[in-house]
Amino acid sequence: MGRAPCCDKANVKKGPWSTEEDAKLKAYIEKYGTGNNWIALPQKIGRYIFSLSWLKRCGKSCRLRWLNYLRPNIKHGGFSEEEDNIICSLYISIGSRWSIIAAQLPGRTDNDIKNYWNTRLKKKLLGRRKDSHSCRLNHDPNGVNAVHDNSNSHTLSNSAIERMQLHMQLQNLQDPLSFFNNPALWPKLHPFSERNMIQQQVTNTQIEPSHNEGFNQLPNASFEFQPSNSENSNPIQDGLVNSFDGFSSSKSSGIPYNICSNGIEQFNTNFQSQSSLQAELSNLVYNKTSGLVSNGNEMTEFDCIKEMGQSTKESAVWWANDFDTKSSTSNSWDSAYVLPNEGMFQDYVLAGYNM
DNA sequence: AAAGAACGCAACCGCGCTCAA
DNA sequence: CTTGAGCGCGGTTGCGTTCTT
Repeated sequence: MGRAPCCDKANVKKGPWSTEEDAKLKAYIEKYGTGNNWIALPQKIGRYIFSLSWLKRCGKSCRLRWLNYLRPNIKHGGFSEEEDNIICSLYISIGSRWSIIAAQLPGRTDNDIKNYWNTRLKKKLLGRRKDSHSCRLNHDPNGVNAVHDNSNSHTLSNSAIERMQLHMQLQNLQDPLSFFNNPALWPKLHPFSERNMIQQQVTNTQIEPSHNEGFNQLPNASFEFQPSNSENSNPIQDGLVNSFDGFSSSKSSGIPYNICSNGIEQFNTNFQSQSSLQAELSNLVYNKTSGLVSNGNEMTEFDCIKEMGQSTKESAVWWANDFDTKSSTSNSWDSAYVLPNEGMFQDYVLAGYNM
């Protein structure tokens, strides 16, 4: 049983907004606000304007138009280098949480940032890769690579690997091995983690780091929770200093675990999908690199992985594991208030990468 | 100059979450 | 507790514009 449509699809207009429609929407919202009900807004606007035909737009469409275009203080285009840095660093850290990223850039919308990233910034940072994605999928349609035709899983992998690759490039790493063997080079994921929660997770997962080969590569900070300087402490900065707190992951008895800031509950909920992710990434790393194409000096996806030794591959699998899978929604992160202090965060961002 | 390819961006779609009834 | 309406988000699409051959 499908969900009931939010509006009468047959009687709403689609496509680009006219100036007149914009004016109606803007005038109404500026005077009365949204009324906390976007769905009913078009009809209200009709009554407000005393027009026989109200705004023939879906409420969701009105919301989108207002938030992305008509809302005051919206900036379009002309992203500064500082903004580029913030977007890039946050993308590496949290992935495509555009709303969270947008919350750090006043006047920018998630849609704008998403478009900017997909069309320009990604190419600028990673170099142009002419459709390497479709190349991979088409290269071996009946063979092992055909398994990639699972949109959900390969999207996750691409996201994770893209972030790896991006981070490596930003660190100017020529040699993938140097990246995977040196924890100091790994990115700062989950900078906002809460150490107590993580500590509890560590306890619950009953990990014995000293018995775990892969784990030895992790910084000690993952398990040594020093009390922060309470007077000057700042939760974000603390999180940044011990950035691996919220990122640590390894294997215990062959079972991968993943520590994140979302708590044990989410960890448990996500365990299955995390495992499948690990399996999928393992497949990519161990078995399914034959269809990849190197592209001159540019590092094509997976190039960095396919030449790795065994232990390094494990690290790659560990690293590439998306800490927050599709099964964990954006609400787990709860957008803007996660990062209450913009200035502090920019400190991190600007210190992290210079592009 | 023309045609096709690539790009950029506004808008749509569908899904998961929240919350009130 | 269940259900459904509304919200918010990320992914995707469609189309106008620009670039390349």
